[in-house]
Amino acid sequence: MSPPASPPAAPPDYLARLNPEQRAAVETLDGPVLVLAGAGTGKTRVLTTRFAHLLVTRRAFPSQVLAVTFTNKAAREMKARVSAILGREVEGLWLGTFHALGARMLRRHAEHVGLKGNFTILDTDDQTRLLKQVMDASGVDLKRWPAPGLMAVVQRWKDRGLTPERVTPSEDSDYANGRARALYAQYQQRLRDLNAADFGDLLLHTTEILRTEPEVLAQYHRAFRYILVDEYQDTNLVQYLWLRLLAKGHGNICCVGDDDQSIYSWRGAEIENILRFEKDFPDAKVVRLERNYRSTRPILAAASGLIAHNAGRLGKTLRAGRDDAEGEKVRVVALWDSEEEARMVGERIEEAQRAGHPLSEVAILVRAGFQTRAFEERLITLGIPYRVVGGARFYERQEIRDALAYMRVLAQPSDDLAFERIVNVPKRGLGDSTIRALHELARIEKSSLAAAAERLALSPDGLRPRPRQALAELMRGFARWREQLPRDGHVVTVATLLDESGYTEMWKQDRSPEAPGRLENLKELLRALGEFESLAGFLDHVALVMENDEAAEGERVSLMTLHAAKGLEFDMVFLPGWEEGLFPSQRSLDEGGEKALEEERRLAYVGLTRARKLAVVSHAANRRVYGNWTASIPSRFIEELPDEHVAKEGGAAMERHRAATGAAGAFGSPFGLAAPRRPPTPRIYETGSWEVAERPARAERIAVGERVFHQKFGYGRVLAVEDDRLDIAFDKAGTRRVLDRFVEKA
DNA sequence: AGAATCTAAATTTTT
DNA sequence: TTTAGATTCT
Repeated sequence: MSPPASPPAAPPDYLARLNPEQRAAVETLDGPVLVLAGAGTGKTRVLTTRFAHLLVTRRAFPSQVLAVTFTNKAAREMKARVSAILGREVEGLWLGTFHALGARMLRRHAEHVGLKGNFTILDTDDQTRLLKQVMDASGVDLKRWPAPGLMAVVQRWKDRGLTPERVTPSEDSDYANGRARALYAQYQQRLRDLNAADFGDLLLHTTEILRTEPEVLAQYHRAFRYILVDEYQDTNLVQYLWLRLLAKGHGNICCVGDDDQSIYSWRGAEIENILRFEKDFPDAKVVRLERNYRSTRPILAAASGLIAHNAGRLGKTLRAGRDDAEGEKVRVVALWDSEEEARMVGERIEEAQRAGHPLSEVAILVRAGFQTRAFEERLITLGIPYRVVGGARFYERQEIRDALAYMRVLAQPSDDLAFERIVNVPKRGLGDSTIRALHELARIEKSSLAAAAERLALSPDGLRPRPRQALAELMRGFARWREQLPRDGHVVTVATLLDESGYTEMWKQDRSPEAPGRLENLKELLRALGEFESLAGFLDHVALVMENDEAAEGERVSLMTLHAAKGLEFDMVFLPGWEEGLFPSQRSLDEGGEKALEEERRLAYVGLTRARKLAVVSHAANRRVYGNWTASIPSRFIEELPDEHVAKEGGAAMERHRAATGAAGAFGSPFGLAAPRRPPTPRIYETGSWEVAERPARAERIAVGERVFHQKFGYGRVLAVEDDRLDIAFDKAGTRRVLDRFVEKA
C-alpha cells in the first residue's frame, strides 16, 4: 500500500514511452494544467500516466487524488491502466464519474440539504413521473405544457448550479405561464419528502454543501491534493463550480479535453469552461497534444480542413504522428436514395470482408438513432453480423425497471414511485380508482403509499373486497420478504419475491417473442445482484453504473450514433446521411443557430477522426422521412472538406439514374433537385380496391375450432365467429372476445 | 379494469 | 413509418 521507498533515478520506462508534449503534460504536477488533446493524440495515456506518476513520485497517496470522468467505462479503464503501470491493484481511490463521486459525497453530508444518507437515486423516468404529479397537483395543463419540457428546464437549472432559491425571477422560464420556478421548488420538496435525489441533485446538492458549509469544504481540501479531470470540454457549470471549489487552495488541477470534440451542449455542457480555463485558473500551463497516432494523412487533413470553419477555437492542428500515415483519400459518395446508400455500404463491407478485413474494424456512424435501421436491414439481408452500440440500455428495459422497483420497495417501503410502479404489475385488479384512494389516504395521513396500502388493506371499508384482498396479499408478501431478507440473504429473497409476487410468472405466460429474453435479463439481474454485499449497495450501483455490456467481442460491424462513437476508433468508417437537414440536423440549427452549426461540425469532425485508414462519407438525393419520400441536398460539410484529400464518386445507382434520364441529377444544378422525382414507390392502391390493399384477403380465414395465437393472451381455441369478432377459449387467459385481426393461426 | 382505437409527434443521451 | 399517450368502448 505504501509507495516505493524512493523515486527511481533514471526516468521510469512509463515516461520514456511518451513524446515530449505528453511528457510535459505528465510531469507538470503542480498548479493548474490544461491538456488540449486532439483526437488520437494519446489523451488517455497521458491521464493515466500522470495519475501513476503522482503515486510513484510519492506526491500523493491514492486516496489523495480525485480523478473524475464522465463515463463508468472511462473510470474503469483509468483504474485498470493505473494499476497496470504500477504493477499492483490500487485501492482507496476517489476515481469515478462526476455523478458517482457526487453521490458518495452527498451520502456523507445529506443532512445539510434535508436528506438522509440512504436516499434513493431516481432515474429519468421516475423524475418525469414525479414532476408530472407535481404539475398535475398545481393544476398545470399537461397538454399545453408537457412534463418533459419542464424537466428539461429544471435540468438546465441544475446543470447551472441553480437551486430554486438561486433562480432569479428574471431567469424564470415562461414554461407553464411563468410558474416554472415555483414548480421546481415544489418538485425539490417532493424529492426531499421521498428522501430521493435525481441525477442532477447529486452534483447540485453537493456543490451547494461545499458552497455553504466551510468545514465540509475544508475537509475535502485536506483530503485531496491533486485533481484530474477527463473530457473537460463536456463539463457543465455545476461540475465546473464543484471542481473549482475543490481545487481552491492548492490549485493542483489538471484538466484534459478537446474543444473541437465538445458535442454535448444540449445536455448542459459549456464549451466555455475549456475556452476560459486560463482565465479561471491564473498561471495555468497549457499543453497541446497534436501528434495523431491514429489516422492517415488524408483523413487528418480532411478533418482539420473541416473543423477550421469553426470560429472560437483554442486552435490546434493535428499532425500525423505515424510513419505509415500515407493512405487513401476520404471518399464522398453520391447516391440516388437512402436504399441505394444502404446497399452501397453493404457492398463495400462485403468487399472489405473478402479482402480479409475483420468486421470488428468496420463502423457505420449515423447522426440519429433511427438511421441505424436501414443499415441493420441491409446487413441482415447480406448475412453480415453487426451490433448496435447504445440504444436501449439494460436498466431501462421494462422488466429490469419493474424488478428494480420491487427491490426498492423491499429496501425502502417509503419509495412511493417504485411502489406505484409495481402495485399492479402483474395485474392484480388494482386500477386507477384504487391507486387514487391510496394517494388520498397517504396525503391525509402524511404517510407513504405503502403505509396507506397497509391501512386500506386491513380496514373493512374504503375499498371493494376484491382490490382489498389483492392489496392485502401484496402487503403480506412484502412483510414476508422483508422478514426473509436477513435470514436468507438478498439474492434468495429477491428471487423469492419475483416468484411469489407473480412477476416471473407474468413473463412466462407472455407469448410475445420478447418474453424469453426478458426472463433471461431477470436472471442476469440476479447474477449481478449476487456480486454485491447488500441490496442497498446494488441499487446504488444500478442507478449510477449499470450499462449494457453487450458482448463487444466477436467479428461484427459496429452501428452507432456519432455521439456514441466518441473515443472509439476503427480502420474503416462509414458516415452516411450527410445531407442538409439531417446532418447538420435542422432541429439543432433551429434551436441553436450558429453555435449549433459549429457543434454539428464538431460532430462531423469526431466522425472523421474515428477512422484509421478509410472514411466513406455518403449522401442520398432522396430519403424516406417518416414514411414520405423527401428530396435532399448534400450537407454543407461536404463542400467544407478540402478537395485535394477527397475522392468523389457518383455511386452506381446515381450514374445509372443520370444515364437513364440524361439529367445532371440532383448534384449538377445549384439548387439541387429541380423536381423531387420520387423513387419508384409500390402503388398497390391504384390497381386494387382499398379493401384489398388494406386488408390483404385474409388468406387465413379463421374458423371455429381452430388453434390461434394472440399477442396478449397467448394460445387458444376458437369457440365462435361473428363477423370480425371471435370468441376464443385461451389456454391461460380464459374465454374472451377479440377482433380477428389480432390473432393468427397457431 | 382492461382492451381497442385514435392521435400527434418524431435528435443526439457519457449519469 | 413507428410509437407512445390519451381517449373511448365493452
